[in-house]
Amino acid sequence: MKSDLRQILSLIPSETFCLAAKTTLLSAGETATKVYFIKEGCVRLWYNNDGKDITCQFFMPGSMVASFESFSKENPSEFTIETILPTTVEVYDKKDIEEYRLSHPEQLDIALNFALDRANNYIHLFLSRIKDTPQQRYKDLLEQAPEIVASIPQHYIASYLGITPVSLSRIRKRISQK
Amino acid sequence: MKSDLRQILSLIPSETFCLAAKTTLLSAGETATKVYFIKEGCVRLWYNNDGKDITCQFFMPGSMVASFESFSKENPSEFTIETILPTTVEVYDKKDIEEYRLSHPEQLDIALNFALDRANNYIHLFLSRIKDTPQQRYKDLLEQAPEIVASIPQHYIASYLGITPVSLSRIRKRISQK
DNA sequence: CTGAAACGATAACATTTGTTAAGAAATCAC
DNA sequence: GTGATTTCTTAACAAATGTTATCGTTTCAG
Repeated sequence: MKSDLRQILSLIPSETFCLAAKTTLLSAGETATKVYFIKEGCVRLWYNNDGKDITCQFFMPGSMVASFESFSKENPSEFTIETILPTTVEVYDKKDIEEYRLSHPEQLDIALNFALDRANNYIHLFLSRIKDTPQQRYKDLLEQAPEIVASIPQHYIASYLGITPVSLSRIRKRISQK
Repeated sequence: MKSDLRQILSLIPSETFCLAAKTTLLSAGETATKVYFIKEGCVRLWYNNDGKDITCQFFMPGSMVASFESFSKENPSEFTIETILPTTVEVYDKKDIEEYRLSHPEQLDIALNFALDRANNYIHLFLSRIKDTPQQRYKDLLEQAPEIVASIPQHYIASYLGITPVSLSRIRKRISQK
């Protein structure tokens, strides 16, 4: 289904940009009108919790990122999206996506599937917080996405795991001592 | 939108059941084919984490519950749904819902909206875990849903908050001492 | 009604995490 | 290249939680 969407996107006009690290793609409070496909680099989606910056998700090459809830419901986004590394993205504009959708009404269910995938995605983010200790989650991240651990400053990873950088450093030490 | 859905449900056949406490509506591993509207009582959705039972959500009268992801995608459910208190539900069957949907294709976007709401729901479940301490989450629950705190055994609430019953008992003591 | 099970509070101790601070190393901006 | 910033580690102490166990109390099934 991800490839379905990718295939559809290929029929929609887009622009490609090369962005520096720490470039903001969408600020919290703005309403999303764009969807990004990551060709290279790394992007994170984060939440401002009373000044503390909490990374909710990392996006690596091959995936799409947007504040989909803001995009779909035309609400101000609760999240900020920014690059971590120098990143190349394809940018799709909402009006082009809408135009495509209107001319292909039979594919509304693709949007539905996509929304269901998003819901599923968040269920699993949520469950991973519930199920596992920070140490286990770090191990999982190491297994599932070593490239993230390798290429990204640790404080982003710590906030993703829900702990402080100090605690992450301790976990790393504990693991390396085995 | 919740009422939209409720209005639509009124056009779909349903059966009403009165169920004892601890009745299972859907077991993890089964594929959901039913949606429940709660008229009275209380239902929880829980996840089996290596034998440990983690309550993800409580559902009170007026809300609908199902393993929507399982229902939509026809996957085995990851969650179990069961009553906590004696509960009265209206049961809607998937084939009746599908029949309605097929005869009212203009309402596919209601399903889409519903899926988006679900995604939003889980985003906020997720965020509440990230943002707040268990103590703060307990206070929030007390404010937002005192009827849950009042009527449900504490170990369910503790697992919902992500802590042990012992720790919840300590939090309660700490709060009451102020 | 009665024995068994579930529930809730509490204690003691271990473990983990948060906080603050200091210092070394790597990276960045100019 | 050089000074400033960022990044990472480590230490010390405080605070919170987990674990295990005990002990009343309540609830439930028969």
